[in-house]
Formats: sequence, C-alpha cells, structure tokens
Amino acid sequence: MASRLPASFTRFSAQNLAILGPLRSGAADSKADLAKVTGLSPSTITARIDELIGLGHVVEVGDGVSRGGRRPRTLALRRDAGIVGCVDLGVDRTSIGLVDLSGALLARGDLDLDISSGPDVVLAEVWSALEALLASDTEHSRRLLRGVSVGVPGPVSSESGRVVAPSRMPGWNGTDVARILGGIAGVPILVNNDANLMAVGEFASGDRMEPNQVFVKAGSGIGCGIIARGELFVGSRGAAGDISHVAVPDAPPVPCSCGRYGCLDALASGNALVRELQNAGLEVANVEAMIALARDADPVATRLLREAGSMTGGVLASIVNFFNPGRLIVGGVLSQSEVFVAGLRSTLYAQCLPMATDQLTITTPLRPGDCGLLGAGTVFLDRLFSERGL
Amino acid sequence: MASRLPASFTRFSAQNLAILGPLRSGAADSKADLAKVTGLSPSTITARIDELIGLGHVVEVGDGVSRGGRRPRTLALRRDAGIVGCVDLGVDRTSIGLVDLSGALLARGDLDLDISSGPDVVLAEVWSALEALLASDTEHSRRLLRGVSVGVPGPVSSESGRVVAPSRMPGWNGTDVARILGGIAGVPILVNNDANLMAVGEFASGDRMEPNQVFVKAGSGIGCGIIARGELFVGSRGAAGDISHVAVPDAPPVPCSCGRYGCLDALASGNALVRELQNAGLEVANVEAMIALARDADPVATRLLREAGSMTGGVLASIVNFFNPGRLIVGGVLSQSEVFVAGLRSTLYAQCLPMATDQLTITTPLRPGDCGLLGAGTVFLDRLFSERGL
DNA sequence: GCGGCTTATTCCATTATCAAACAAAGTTCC
DNA sequence: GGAACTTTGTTTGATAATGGAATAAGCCGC
Repeated sequence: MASRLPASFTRFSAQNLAILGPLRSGAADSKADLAKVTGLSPSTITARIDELIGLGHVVEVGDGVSRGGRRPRTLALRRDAGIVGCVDLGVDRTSIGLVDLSGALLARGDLDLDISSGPDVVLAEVWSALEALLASDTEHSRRLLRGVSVGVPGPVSSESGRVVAPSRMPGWNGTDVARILGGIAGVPILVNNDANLMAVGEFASGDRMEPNQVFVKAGSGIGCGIIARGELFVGSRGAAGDISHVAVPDAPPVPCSCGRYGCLDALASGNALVRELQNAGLEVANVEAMIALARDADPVATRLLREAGSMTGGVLASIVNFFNPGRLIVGGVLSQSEVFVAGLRSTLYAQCLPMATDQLTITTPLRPGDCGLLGAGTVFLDRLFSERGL
Repeated sequence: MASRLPASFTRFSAQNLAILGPLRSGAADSKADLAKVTGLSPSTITARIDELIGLGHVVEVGDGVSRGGRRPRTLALRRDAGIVGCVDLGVDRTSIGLVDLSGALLARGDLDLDISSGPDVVLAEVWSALEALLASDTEHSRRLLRGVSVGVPGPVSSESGRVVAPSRMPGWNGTDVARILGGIAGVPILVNNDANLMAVGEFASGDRMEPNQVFVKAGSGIGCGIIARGELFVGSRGAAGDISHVAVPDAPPVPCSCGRYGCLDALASGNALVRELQNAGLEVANVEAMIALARDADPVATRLLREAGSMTGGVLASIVNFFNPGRLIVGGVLSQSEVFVAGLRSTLYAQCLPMATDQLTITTPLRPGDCGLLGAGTVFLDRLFSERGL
C-alpha cells in the first residue's frame, strides 16, 4: 500500500515551481490549463509533468469534465507526500494541527498550556502533543513530517527569528523557538507572530483576489497581520502589525504596561476588558465568559465591548486611510461578540475617507478557530515550494 | 555626430531585463559583474550584451579599475537614447524637469501656475513649458521624448488613472490627466500622486538598502508615499498614504473640509497654519513666509510649527508601529522648518514602541526640491524597463 | 619577465523549448 | 449512427538558449 515517497524536496527549479504554483493554488489542474496559465507550450508541460510525476510530487487523480472536447486528466500535488505540524501558541491555550501538502487541515487539537511556564516546558509539551496527534492515525503517521510551523503571541524578529520583547510571554524574551523545538523534533521549524499567520491563513482560504488585506486579531491582546500585494508583510524588523501600543484617539488616560497612557492594548484588549469588569464587581474568569455575559444582555459587559470595538475601529480607521486595504478581517475571540464588531464597524466608517472605504469589505474569518493553524501551514508550504526551499 | 537611436523600446524580454535591471540600478557595470549578479554564464552574458549593444540600448563606456587582474570594460545604459519629461504639479507652483534614461535630472524649471485654473489651461501651459525646456538645449532636443510622468497633489485611482476627489484641486475631480496631456503631447503619460512620487524619488536616489520606507510630504497639505519591499505601494484603490484626514490624538476639534473634526490636514497642514497665523493678526502670504517668521524667532509661528510637527509625529507614530518602516523621510515645505521636524521627531519617539524605532532612521530628503521630479522620472523608467513596457 | 589573478570570448555539447503534426476522447447536431 | 468540430494530450524534429571548458587578453606583484 505504502507508495514510495520522494526522498526529499531538496529544492525545486524555477520552471518546476512555475508549474507547482498553479497546481498548488488551484489556478490550474490539467496540462492544458497549465499551458495557458504558465504560457509554456503543451509539449513542455508534458515533459515537466512527467518529471514531477517521476519524482513523486504530482499525481494524476482522474478525469475532469469535458468542455466540448476530450476531457482533461486532472493533476494534483501528492498531498500525502508529507505532513506539516502547525502550532498556534496562545497565552493560556495552544492549538496544534496537521496539514497535508495542499494545506488542508487533517487533524487538530487544543492544549491548556500556560505560556508563562516558559519555553522549555511549553515546547516540550507541544512536541509530545504533536507526536500523539501524528500517532493517532496511521494515515498521518505514515507520512513524512516535513517540519513544524509555529505562531507566537508576540513580536518575532525577522533577522534572528527570536521572540523580542513579548508583553504577554513572560520568560520568553530572546527565545529562539526554532532552535529549541528543532532540537527536540529534529525537523525544520518556522516561527512567526500569530496575527501574521492568521492573516495568511485567512488570505489563503478566503478571498485571494484581493491582494491587500489587514487581519486584526482582537483577543486577550490586540495585533494585526498585513497582506500586501498577496504576500505577508512584516516590515523592516518583523514588527509590522503591532498596534498594541498605538494611541487611541480621545481615550481616557489608562496606564499601559509599556509605560504610557491610552494605548489600544490597555483600553480595548480582552485582558483590559476582563480586568475592568472585575473592577466593576462582576465575576468573569476570561474573555469568553465576558462575551457570554454580553450575549445575556449584561449592560456593563455590552457597553465595554461596544466601546472596545469603537476604539479599535478608531485606530483601524487611521490604518485603513494609510494602507488602503481591500479587505479587513476582524478575528480573535472578541470578534465573536457582535456588539464589538458593530462598534468597530461604525467608528471605522465614521472616521474613514469614503475613498478608502467604498470598496472595503469588513468581515469576520471564514474559519475563526482554524485560521491561525491554516496560516502556519500555508507559510510553511509557501517556503517549502519556494526557490529558497527548506 | 548623431548616432542612430533605437527605433523604439517596444518591450524587453525577461532575460534582457535581468541584465538591464542591474545595469540600471548600478548593481553591476561589467560582464563579469553581471554574470555574478544574474547567475548566468559568462558566455550568455556576452551574447545578451552584444544583442543589447546592437539594439542601441547599452554602450561600453571605458575601462574600470583592476582588482588584481584584467580590468573590466564598464557597461552602461545609453542614457541619451531618450529623454523623459517630469512634472510635479503643485497648488500654486509647478516644477518641470527632464531626465535621461538613467534617471538623472538634466534640466528643471518652475512655473507659477494656479492649479484652480483647471486641467486644460494648466496642462497646456505645462506642455509648452516642457517644450521650451526641451528646445533650450540641442543635447536635449536631439533626444527622443519617451513620455511624460506627472505628479498631482491629490489621489489618483489605480484603476482608471483619474484624479479622484482632490481637495486641493478644484475643477479636477475625475480628470484623466493622461488622456488630456497625451492628446496634446502625443507621447505616453503616467500620472501618480505627488507624495508617492517623492517617496520613489527619495528611495531611488537615497538608501536603496532599506526596502520599507515612508515619505511624508508636509506642505500646504499633508500626504505620504509608501515604499514596501522596494516598490511603491498604492493600496487597493490607489489611495494608500492619504493621511490628510486621519484623526490627531488629543487634538482640538477644528472643523475640516471633509466634514469631520480634528483631521491632520485641518490642524497641521501648511494651509491650516497660515490661516491660523492670519487669524492671529500676522500678515503671512504663504508657508514659506511663515517658516521665515519662525526662523526670526516669532513666538506664534514657532509655537504653531512645533505643534504641527508634534501632531504629525503623533499620527506617524501609529503608522510606524503598524508598518515598521526602516526609514522615514520628512519632506515638503514644512520640513525646511527645524522646529517642525524637531516637534515631529520628539512626539514620534515618545509614542512609538522601542522595537519600532530602534532601527528607524528619520531624515529630510537628500534633494528636497527635486525628489518629486526624480520620482516621476524613476516611475516612468521603471515602467519603460518592465515586462509590461509602455 | 614570469606566475597569478580577473576579465572576456570562442567553441562545442547539452538542454529546454516550441511549432506542427498527430492521436485520443468527447460533444454537437443532423 | 456518423460527420464535423472541440478540447486535450503526445510525438517528433528543428531551433535557440544556455553552460562548461578551453583560450585569450590584460593587469598586478615580485
């Protein structure tokens, strides 16, 4: 049963990538399509595909529907030629998953992990949970683990790959997650900020026609990921999208952990809201409880969520004017609160130029719970199928 | 004397562009260099270069310095194989210029033109001034005019190329500058927002190592241009960088032309400052006069400029956090005021995360008066030497 | 003047690619 | 049922792009 797997991906030639790209994105699924999409001649495509089939990267998966002539033989990547582990590290909950080489999520699970236990403890637990997930299905365990892609709730330096000055990850400052986890797992590791990965995940599984998107992760903290010209944008140091400490217009001077007053994170993050609710004498354990409270029409929780949405919308208004995205995705736990999203929308529309908003779509994620994992997988596969390789 | 010029550029093949790119940017200036930079073999380079020399696009311009062996024969684009007209339309002053195919500014001039005279009048005058500039030197007039690149002080739609809702260009809404000017001049026309062009000009003539830059044009109005991954970023509708109507944190509720209160343009633009000075009883004709006043230690003008700088810095702080550029260039007339720039710097550093600013360079433009024209030229040449062609 | 070094060219073998003819498979429509 | 047309895919031979190796040219230091 077990067919021979390709020894390794080493690196694809630019020509093969020109073919694998459309196959991967679904832009083409037959030789005729590929010829049209790539501009190469049919004979060249035949030669290339033969090679890729020989290498075990592509398979014929049956016939397509005729469009008035001979029906095409549909091609596909060998999704089972490997598997990628995905991790979405959260402050008190971590999601793990497995994606095949098409980027589809095969399995997932959640762990109650306190990130303040520190890198060594957390990453060891993550790895054993990933191993368990792999072992839980013979289909998975038979496949070659290509690597693991990790999202962390803090800034990641684009040079060193280290976690830098993460306000919600005590004990992690300067941690080289790729080195630690790679040492345990023995496979290549990629590390990125979690909001960045969510932006990628939502872009890959959602509207790919819109090349400029901003994904806001409004959870216990607030961050965002930027897709510019169809690619993740991380800025000069990898810190792009960190809007935690942007000043909220017309905001009360609430002190922030960064030492200043009136930051978005101190006013509108899930953490800040829960704290404020507790100060008001309500017993709420976490953000989810707070949202449930608002759904039950609790006036304080509802007001706080609406105000938080409004403040977030005010900050995003500046960003929309500046960046002019075609799509804004509101994700994170807070996006499950209708009143938060409504507050965000109304303030954003009120404070933006019509030219910036008339073609702007504001949505919540297609798969709110999965887009972080999906993004982790996509980033890994994009890299694997790039000229740079892994 | 007049050597035969290439009939037309039509379009370059991808391979030739791979050679022209490094030659144009200065990344290579000999065949050996090109082989290293492009990864092509020396023999291929020889063949390609022979073809490009035959086509009249490249010339040998002498010998370089030896690096311990045979000295290289330096290659260069034929800068005289054409000329490009550049226009920087302003509200009451317009600059025009000519660049060669290397992007170097050969000549420039200024026109006192009131933009509210409307597109037909203004563009006709611009064209006759350009013709005069061309005729002023036999070196220029002999060269083939490839086209004209125009910067306008308002938003330009990336789809239609039309000027859209320009608050400082009465009578221009919906104008297709390329069609009108192209009709008069009979050459290809490119149109872009002026701040965008300044960003390109400063990037091309300045620090190209830093791929993410923001250029703020603080003049009679306030706008900015964005360089992301080494390329101009215009957003989904071409409106990116329009920060005129971003809300200033903690600002007085001054009414703005857009119908809201506390916009950056209403508070910190040159226009707003002059108006406020006049309200205070001082006779100032324009922004330059105001800056002169501040240099003479006028307390009101100085205070206003510092506050304007501070407010601009406050808005830019959000942008720096979000976009994480490696370089911020403060241009426009107001950047000639030291107190404005100082106010901007201090507020920006105060309100930004250290991670976003520790590697951030804040400068004024290398050639403040020319970067708009240089950017116009660069945008045109980039397009000319692209696969898309002109 | 003689190695050693960098630069550039020539020649040849290899390879990628394309065009065109051909084959295969299906649809349409009479 | 069958001719005509469409779309898909393969084969074949010709062509052009490319790389490698050998060679030549030019310069430096000793």
